[in-house]
Amino acid sequence: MVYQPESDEEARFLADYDPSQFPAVGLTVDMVVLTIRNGNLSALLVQRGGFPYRDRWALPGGFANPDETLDEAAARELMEETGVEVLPTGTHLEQLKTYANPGRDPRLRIASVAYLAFLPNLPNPTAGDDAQAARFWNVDDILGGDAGELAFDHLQILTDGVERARAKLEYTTLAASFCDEPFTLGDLNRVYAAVWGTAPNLGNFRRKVLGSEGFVVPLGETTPTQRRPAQLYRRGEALMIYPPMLRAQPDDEDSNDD
Amino acid sequence: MVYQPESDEEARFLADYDPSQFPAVGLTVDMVVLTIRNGNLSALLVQRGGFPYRDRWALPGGFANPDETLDEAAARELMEETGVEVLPTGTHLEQLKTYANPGRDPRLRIASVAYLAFLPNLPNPTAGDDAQAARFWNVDDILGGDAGELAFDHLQILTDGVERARAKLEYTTLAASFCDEPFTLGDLNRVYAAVWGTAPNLGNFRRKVLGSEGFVVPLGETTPTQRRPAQLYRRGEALMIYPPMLRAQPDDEDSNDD
DNA sequence: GGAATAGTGTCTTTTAGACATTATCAA
DNA sequence: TTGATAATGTCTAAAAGACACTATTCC
Repeated sequence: MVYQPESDEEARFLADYDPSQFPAVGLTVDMVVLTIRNGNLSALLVQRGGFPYRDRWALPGGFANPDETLDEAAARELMEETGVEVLPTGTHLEQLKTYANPGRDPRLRIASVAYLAFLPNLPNPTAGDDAQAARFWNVDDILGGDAGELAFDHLQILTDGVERARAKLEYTTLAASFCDEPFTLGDLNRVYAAVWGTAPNLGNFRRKVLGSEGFVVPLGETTPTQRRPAQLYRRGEALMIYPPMLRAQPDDEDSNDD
Repeated sequence: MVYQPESDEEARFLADYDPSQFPAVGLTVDMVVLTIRNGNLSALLVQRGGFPYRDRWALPGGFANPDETLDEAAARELMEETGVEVLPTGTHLEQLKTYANPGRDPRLRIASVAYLAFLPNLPNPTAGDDAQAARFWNVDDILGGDAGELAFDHLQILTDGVERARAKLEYTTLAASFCDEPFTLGDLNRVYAAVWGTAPNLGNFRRKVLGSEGFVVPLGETTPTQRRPAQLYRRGEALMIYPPMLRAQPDDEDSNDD
């Protein structure tokens, strides 16, 4: 999309335009990379190697290059941090929200565009350029303070990302993005259990998933065998679940019956 | 949130930090302001008075001030363009998505954070500083080309905003944000009709709305009278509708029966 | 009375929730 | 045989869809 000036006057205006009249703003991309490890919802954190917030754990991310889109920057960061290519696998990558409060970075004003990625289980990554260390953390452990205070407003971003993930499992087929293919319905059920914190009833869950056209596709094979062999599936074409998979509502705040 | 350096070394690092090492990026806020006019979903557009895209219709918006949050910038823009205060009324304002493709603005790289606002019907606003004119357009007319080609990627932003609005009417009580208080259930039904393009059955709609605790609160009064007087309501405290209000699904793409 | 909108009632179908039951493997 | 997970079936309750019917106003 190259802009064409519509007049000589406009061409002159654009040629003379001085971008430095604006206060400097930095444009970064931060990644909330979620996966399931050992039945727990987990997020990737890196330990910062430089100022500010040196040694703190933070979401992976970095500055967007001048010539790349935000989606490209996010895919590049994901590749750099995890070695995961976005396109071929079942990786889901979506823009989450932008965080730009004044003072959130002491260096200069930063607009951080947060992205949310859903990955199947991965080995812990090796530390990247800027980071001392990188590893997946149990999300509940992060919220419980085991990773210390996260850098910047990354705790808020992580919280928003987790909430988005919880909501999206209701009306989209994204839970399958957390599964390595092929997977069983038990695997898929455990994704819901990990993300929602409560396991859907397996019988009703099977009925719902198999009744949602295009959610999963049976492969006709079964697990190599461990307990009773399970049917194997791959992700289907459908993106949405309709009607949605309902999540039990939190009980009413005031139950006046004690 | 003022950052406290943890060492003299870090304090020196921050003091010496040169923001100009980064390519200039502009941070703007663009508003998708939706309302219902004459039963049609409508959006506010302004006609640009300066380069680039002079004379084209565009979403209202502008640069974020260095000392304000994005939410504040969005509220300020809304106030400047429509005179609407965000807090007191039922105005709903939420971040939509950020658009920052290289080249989307010929002056410099712009990260535009789009916001979505739902308003009750308003008089057409008076033109603001930068804009030659400002008015509400029927969204379908904009998509049909009546407003010409919108400036920048604003057609994409508008489309994304409308889709977000459609989705949110399903599981939130935001439809009531389009209504002046007090309103009737017929008014509320017409909001759904305008946004979804198809009117929910009024009988079932009443059952659903009145059965969703906290969606609307009856006032015990009725319309001054036109046809049969209607019960008046105000917005309730509830934010979500559970289970959601279901929207008829688009029919299957291939019906092999011709 | 007729047009128009408000409001109620009812029957059917779909879906969810709860849970019992059977199946198939390994140890 | 037992433990574990997979898979199916069944009954009930809740909700949606469709639509008929009555009510109240203005003309």
